[in-house]
Amino acid sequence: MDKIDRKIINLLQKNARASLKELSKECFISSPAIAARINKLERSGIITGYHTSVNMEKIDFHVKAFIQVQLEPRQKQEFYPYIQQIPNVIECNCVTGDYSEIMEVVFPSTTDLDDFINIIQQRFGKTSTQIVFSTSVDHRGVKLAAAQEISKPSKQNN
Amino acid sequence: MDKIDRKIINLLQKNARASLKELSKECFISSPAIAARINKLERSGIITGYHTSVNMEKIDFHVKAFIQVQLEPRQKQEFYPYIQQIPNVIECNCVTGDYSEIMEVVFPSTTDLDDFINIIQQRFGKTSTQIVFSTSVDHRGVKLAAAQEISKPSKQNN
DNA sequence: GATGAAACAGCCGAGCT
DNA sequence: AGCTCGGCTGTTTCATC
Repeated sequence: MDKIDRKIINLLQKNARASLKELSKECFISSPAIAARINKLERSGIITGYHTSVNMEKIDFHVKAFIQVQLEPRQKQEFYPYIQQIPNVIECNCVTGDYSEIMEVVFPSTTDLDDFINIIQQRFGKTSTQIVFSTSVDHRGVKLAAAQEISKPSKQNN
Repeated sequence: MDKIDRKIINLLQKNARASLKELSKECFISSPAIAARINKLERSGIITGYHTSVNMEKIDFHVKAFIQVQLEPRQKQEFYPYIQQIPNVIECNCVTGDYSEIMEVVFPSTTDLDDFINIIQQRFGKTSTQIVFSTSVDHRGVKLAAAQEISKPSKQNN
């Protein structure tokens, strides 16, 4: 993982459809060299995939929310397979604190969200829901190589 | 937005580097037709970008957490520009509930996370932090076209 | 939306540093 | 070992229907 690898990751995070040629121009090495490096990054599991982001509003998912769930430890084996196959759950994390799971979900309407919450409550346990008004930052997969490049991050203050 | 557009989005969400030819084979239309559709989807703002996802562990970001912040309404104009330029903040949402902001952050270590929380507390207000143990679902940008395809989602039960 | 031709990018092997 | 260069192959783009 040298400077060029980080540069490649950075560029691919900004535009995953960038051609090898564009990348080679930015990195000042030939395209076969870029291809070899990308291959290595994929094989070593550093690059895990290339995704397209979509404007949820425009495809009629108007409601985003965080749902936290109180789960008995033994319920996990039922909860995870269930939750993984609901496409509306875009992220689910096991966390510290009163609620053991925190999920990020997207639904066409608050009614759909409410239906889902009811199912979760009936099947698994207490929930706490926060509806999203607006998203000010969404850097998923973006900029993290940058974070590493600017020395080690953390306390840079504006 | 017809069935083919959704299919294209689905395929690009799974692999944003798929070639026009691959897409054309899957969708049973010619590659110029695919190119035109992708262009339209980009121009209409449905497709907002192509990103590469990276294994955070492997680039030494070992700690993921959710930080909630209590913010006075007037502090937002200071908070947003500040938060947007911290690369460790991968998502920040304004939400309903006791805490007005919920952020998802990644740091190399708990020490770095702690430093960051201290800055936030000093500059903005009360926080509540949940550290992530494990992530069972991470469908960011993935599968949502699917969610729409399977009729309207919500109460499909396993 | 399809087709075919031209431009372009990616791939593989040879030789270089 | 990793890089560059050249030629070949496959892909994208554009004009036309």
